[in-house]
Amino acid sequence: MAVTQSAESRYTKPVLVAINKPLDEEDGLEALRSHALFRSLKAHDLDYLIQQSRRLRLGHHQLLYRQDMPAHHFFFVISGRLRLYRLDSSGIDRTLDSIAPGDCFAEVMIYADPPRYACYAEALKSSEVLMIPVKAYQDLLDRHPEYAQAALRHYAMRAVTRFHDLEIMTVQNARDRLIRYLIDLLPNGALEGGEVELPLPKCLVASRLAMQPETFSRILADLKSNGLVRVNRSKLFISDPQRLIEISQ
Amino acid sequence: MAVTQSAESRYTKPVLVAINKPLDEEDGLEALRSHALFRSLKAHDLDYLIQQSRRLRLGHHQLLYRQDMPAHHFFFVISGRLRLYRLDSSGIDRTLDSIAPGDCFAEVMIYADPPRYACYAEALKSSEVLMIPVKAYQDLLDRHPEYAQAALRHYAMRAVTRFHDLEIMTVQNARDRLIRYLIDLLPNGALEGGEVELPLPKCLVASRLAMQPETFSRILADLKSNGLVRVNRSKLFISDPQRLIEISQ
DNA sequence: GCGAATAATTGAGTTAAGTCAACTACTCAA
DNA sequence: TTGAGTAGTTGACTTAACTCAATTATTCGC
Repeated sequence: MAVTQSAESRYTKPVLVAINKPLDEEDGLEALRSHALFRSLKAHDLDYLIQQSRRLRLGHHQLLYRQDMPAHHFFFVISGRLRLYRLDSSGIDRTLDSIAPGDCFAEVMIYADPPRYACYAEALKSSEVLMIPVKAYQDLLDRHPEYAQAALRHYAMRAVTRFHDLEIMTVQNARDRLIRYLIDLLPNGALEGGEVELPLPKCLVASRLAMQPETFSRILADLKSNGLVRVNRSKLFISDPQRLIEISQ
Repeated sequence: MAVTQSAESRYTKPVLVAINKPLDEEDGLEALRSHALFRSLKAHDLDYLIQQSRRLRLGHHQLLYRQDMPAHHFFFVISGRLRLYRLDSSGIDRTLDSIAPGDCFAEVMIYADPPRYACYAEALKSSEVLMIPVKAYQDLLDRHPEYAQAALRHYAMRAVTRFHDLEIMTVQNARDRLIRYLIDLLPNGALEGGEVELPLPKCLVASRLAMQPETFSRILADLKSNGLVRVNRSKLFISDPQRLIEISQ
């Protein structure tokens, strides 16, 4: 079984102890300025938002928030990598997303009522995130309605991405789900091959695709033996995505 | 197999022949005025949008748009019911969503680049939809940035809903996915039981939940024989949702 | 209201994927 | 550098879900 420990286990260190760095430090925030949610903000408004925010360092496997916790903040990943997951009552852990540097997450909670996190978030390796108060961002939007336009585009694209994720999951067999997942990792729409890096350890990719790690391993071994992918740790080389697409379906 | 015909078959009538009703007709548009995307609009702005739109009548199984078609419009359901689905190259049809009167769909395409429909849309019964030009809506937002606030809320909630749909699909067994789906159909958070109506024919609920119709039928028969649901056509009576939740997981 | 078409159910047999277990290969921290 | 703890792989076996087929219900257009 993938990762079946409860949120209290070592896998997710129990307490969020944020290490604040001085607020005025800029390193790592360049990407923030070019993010869809923020790039239209005037410099002093973005500075205000950053001042209202806290910089957090998270250790490997450290828990950032729990599902159902009141959501007073949303987050921007400065460095490292996080994953979003849910725990059900039997302790099964289902991975829903992985978040890379330059991405925001939990930003949709700004408009939820009541605002509660829909899942757990934990660092997959040591990471740094900016913790942005929902209220500060909302105030900014209230004062500057014109900022909502750029945010709108971001939210619409988020909904499109989630729809696409859902679409993959309606594929009924594990092999084809995995193939679809790999194709989506390729840049430029799978027109040409290339090397992709799995954004999660294999056992968590398996969880994300609703299959057991053993099944994931066997499918990948099979694709490998058919010359469809070459595997090097978490890096996969796909020479002919079209052939991969053909054998699925 | 659920519905495996191609889009050209009788199941999805090939040509969209819209029957326009006079633009000034108001009946059925009350719900539009209270929709999150439109309720903050001043009356004359909404009237303008309606004037720019066309009212379409769709027959049973009639196709509204195809995946990958350029998306110049989005839609509001006045009456009837539609479903969103995708077709893959082997002709397998995977249902992704059903849309009820009072709902919008394809509205996220406003911000896609290039704007193309991500799936097929067809009427599940004879239906009436309002076909809203993306450009008209965008112009309205450009002229009135304050309207973006309400739209933002709608888009954020859409993303939350899609995330939740994705979450169900990461449940690894068919029975528990079905139970989760039923629980979500219940109003007031499954605190009390009640009757729910399947928003899709059973074979399409099965498709939506990535299982075969036979599997759906067998699971439902089993739940029925255990006294967990009573089934009457597309209406299900769930007396004790907590017990249903307990047996899942 | 009739009849054809589609949807739903049920049974029997098959297969994909899960489970359990053993083992190997990493990773990370002391 | 080492060793403990995870992650990943592989084999053997089991089971949930799929497939195919037959039958019964239901729906919808005429």
